[in-house]
Amino acid sequence: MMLAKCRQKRSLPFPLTKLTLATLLKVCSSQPHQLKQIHALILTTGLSVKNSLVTQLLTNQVILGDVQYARKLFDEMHKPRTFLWNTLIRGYAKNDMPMESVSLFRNMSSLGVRPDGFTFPFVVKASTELPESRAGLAIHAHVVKYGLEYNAVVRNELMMMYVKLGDMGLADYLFETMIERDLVTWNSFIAACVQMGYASKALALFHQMGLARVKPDAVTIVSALSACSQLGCLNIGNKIYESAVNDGMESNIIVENARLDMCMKCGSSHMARTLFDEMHLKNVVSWSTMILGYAVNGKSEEALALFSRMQNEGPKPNYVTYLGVLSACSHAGLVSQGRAYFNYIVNSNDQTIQPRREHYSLMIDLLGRSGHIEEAYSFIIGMPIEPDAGAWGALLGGCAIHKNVKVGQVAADKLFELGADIASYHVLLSNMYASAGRWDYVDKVRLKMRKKCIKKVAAYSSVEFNSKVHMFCSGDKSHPQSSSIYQKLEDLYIQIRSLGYISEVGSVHHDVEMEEKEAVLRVHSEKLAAAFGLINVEPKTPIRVMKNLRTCDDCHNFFKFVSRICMREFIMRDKSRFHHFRNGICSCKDFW
DNA sequence: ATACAATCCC
Repeated sequence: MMLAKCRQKRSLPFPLTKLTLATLLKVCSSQPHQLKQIHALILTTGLSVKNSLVTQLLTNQVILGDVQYARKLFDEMHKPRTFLWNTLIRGYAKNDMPMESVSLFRNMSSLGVRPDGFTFPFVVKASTELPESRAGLAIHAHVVKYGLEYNAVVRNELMMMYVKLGDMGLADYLFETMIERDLVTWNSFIAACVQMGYASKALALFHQMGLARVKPDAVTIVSALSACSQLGCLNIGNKIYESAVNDGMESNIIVENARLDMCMKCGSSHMARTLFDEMHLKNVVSWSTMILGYAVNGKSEEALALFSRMQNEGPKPNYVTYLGVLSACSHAGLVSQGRAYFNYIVNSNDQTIQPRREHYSLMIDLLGRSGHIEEAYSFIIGMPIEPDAGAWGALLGGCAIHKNVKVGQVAADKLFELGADIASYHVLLSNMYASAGRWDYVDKVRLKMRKKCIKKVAAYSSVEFNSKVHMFCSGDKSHPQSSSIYQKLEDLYIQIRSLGYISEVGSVHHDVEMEEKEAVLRVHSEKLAAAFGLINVEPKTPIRVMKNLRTCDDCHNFFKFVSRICMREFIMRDKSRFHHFRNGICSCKDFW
């Protein structure tokens, strides 16, 4: 409409003024194709367009996401000022082009244009997304050079950068030496720690924040709950939530979703469901959280039932929802259902649910785990996207369970070709050979790991008690209650042996003597954690054990027996799923 | 004259 008027005006003897054009630009800022027409119009007027006008145009394009067009305008400009550099740097950063963002900053710097406090937040953030993540260190030097190290926002962004680089020392230093710490600073630090998996650090900061009398808001609570999800500490999480509500925090759907997730990741799907049913407002994240949560808790029927309810009365499922659906099928061995769901999303015209790498990996996991190794192999070969380490790793996992050395070796070769020298793959491979009795190959893998300095991730388990998370590693003797823990373990062994428990020495993948194997198994971290739980956790309440790696057959069996003789429910979370032990039976039905 | 940092499911 406006544009039509303008064209009309041009045919009359009234000249288009800069003011007209500027107004026009503001009005049309949400219509990209019209903006381009206006730009063409400007060119036909022959008006010497001032930077301010182009600035407006460029800013609009950046907001609309057409960075290429903005770049074109930018390149045509004569000596753009800092603001414009910033705008384009921001444009690249916001459009997931960190490389371009950083290199534009380098251009700017080499041309002698002085960056300001608005330049660095974008550049620093973009630098953390580069493959060469330490590029940010040089940018930090520039920050110092331009005297902006005490600029609150810039410093905040640098602090987060160091958390992402794993340099907590420097992150702490930047935090401690800030002139003032506001709520956003605390929230940024806590959130960055949670994102990088430093959950204990995040909770420590949350506590420290309370001591500093900074009142948390909903954002803080979401991060804190997220930390509790990681640690598996349900009681701490509930306390945090309740005290925030008592302190007048306005709850919102993100907080509620974080709470659902926390319940699920602590093994309390029932509590999650109660909260879910009470929520007035639910979005796709709420539903996906529930479906995925049910899946990892081994409640596939509930997951699929909720999914079908979602299709009838909930929001439109997205690709994450389907990860939950496939995961539910995978954990329950529902092969044909999994295939059907997968075919549905592949054949769907809906771009938003098209399968991604993770969906393919889940399908390979489903097929491999259920023993359809050949099908899993053809599936991976027929993938339209290049299979990544996740896909080959899933195949190797299936082969390790079903002792398929032939396909497993192919998967392992691919993994190493991809440069995926992750310890867990080597361990999987070595375990595969061990279970097939090929000790010669086990030794080869071991040797390779030693040569390449690949260290196994140390196993640990934790139990929450008395508002603390108690950690145990294998053979741990550092806990103050250590002697009673080992005594308890001794008692348990005597009791469960009388019921027929026998150490599954096959779980020890070293070629050593029997007694030695038993000794190794006896002090696995989850057993220590279980004994600790039995000593301390209030009687009749379930004992939650969280483990960072997968549990072994022997520990799985141990928990079954102990749940029976102690009349206690044990909830164990391992790296990929939950095991709910009750009266000698595990919810996973030994399928995992 | 114009602008910058923090939150949920993967």
